[in-house]
Amino acid sequence: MGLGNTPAQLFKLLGHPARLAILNILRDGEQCVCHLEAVLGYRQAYISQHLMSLREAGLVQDRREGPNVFYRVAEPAIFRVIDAASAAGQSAVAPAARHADCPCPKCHPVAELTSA
Amino acid sequence: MGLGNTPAQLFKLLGHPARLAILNILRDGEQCVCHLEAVLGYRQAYISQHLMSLREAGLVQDRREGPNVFYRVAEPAIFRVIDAASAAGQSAVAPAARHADCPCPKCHPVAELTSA
DNA sequence: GGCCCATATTCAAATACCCGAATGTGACTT
DNA sequence: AAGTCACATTCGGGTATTTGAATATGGGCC
Repeated sequence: MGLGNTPAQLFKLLGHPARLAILNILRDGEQCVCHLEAVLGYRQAYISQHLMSLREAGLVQDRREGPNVFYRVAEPAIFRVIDAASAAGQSAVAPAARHADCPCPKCHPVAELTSA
Repeated sequence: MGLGNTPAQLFKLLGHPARLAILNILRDGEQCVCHLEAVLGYRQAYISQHLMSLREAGLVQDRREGPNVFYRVAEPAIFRVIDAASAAGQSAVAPAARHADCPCPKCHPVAELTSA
């Protein structure tokens, strides 16, 4: 159960660049919403909307930790689908700039330690 | 070149049950439109519409043979994408009843030869 | 040429999706 | 309890997709 419900529904979810980009960021493990916001450069509400559809389809799960909410993929097998699409076709999935200025505890574990 | 253009565009094409069903029929090799019509039970124009979008995306290619037009998938790698989706999720792709009463030369190579 | 077959294309109306704006909620601090 | 931070949800208008109906095209046959 989960993962869309039918293959066509799963593909429809994957058929949107923003959702695809979100999933590819979650490839490295769970991330909070503010991280997605910083990396992707989209508005917070916009990201939450796509996270909602991914969550309702069972593709991702959320976990609250203090003020932050962390998202992770529910079934890593979807990455095989995404990778198969990249391999079958052209380029790949947009990488997007790494964590720009995300203030979440995961990106800033203690604080700034760079002296010079 | 081909296969949508970006992964999201490819997924959007796959995100429709009729198109997915068409591709799965073409898994066994090229088939004429009347065959798709007989197997899927959709109207002819409806199938042609979806074939048009698949063709414009470069997912399938057509070949004319007399009065019939045969379609085949341009890049079999898309089946790895579809299979990955089926494996990642639930059931599989709808099989649909086998060639019901398709009159094309491929389904009726010579005529009826069953004596008894 | 005229006709029929198999298939393609166009058109339009209904529907679904996208996405910005506004607002709601829940947790933490003071 | 009020304020704030991080995030969620609702609403609404614009736009794209879907799909039925009608029509066009192209090949083969008489």
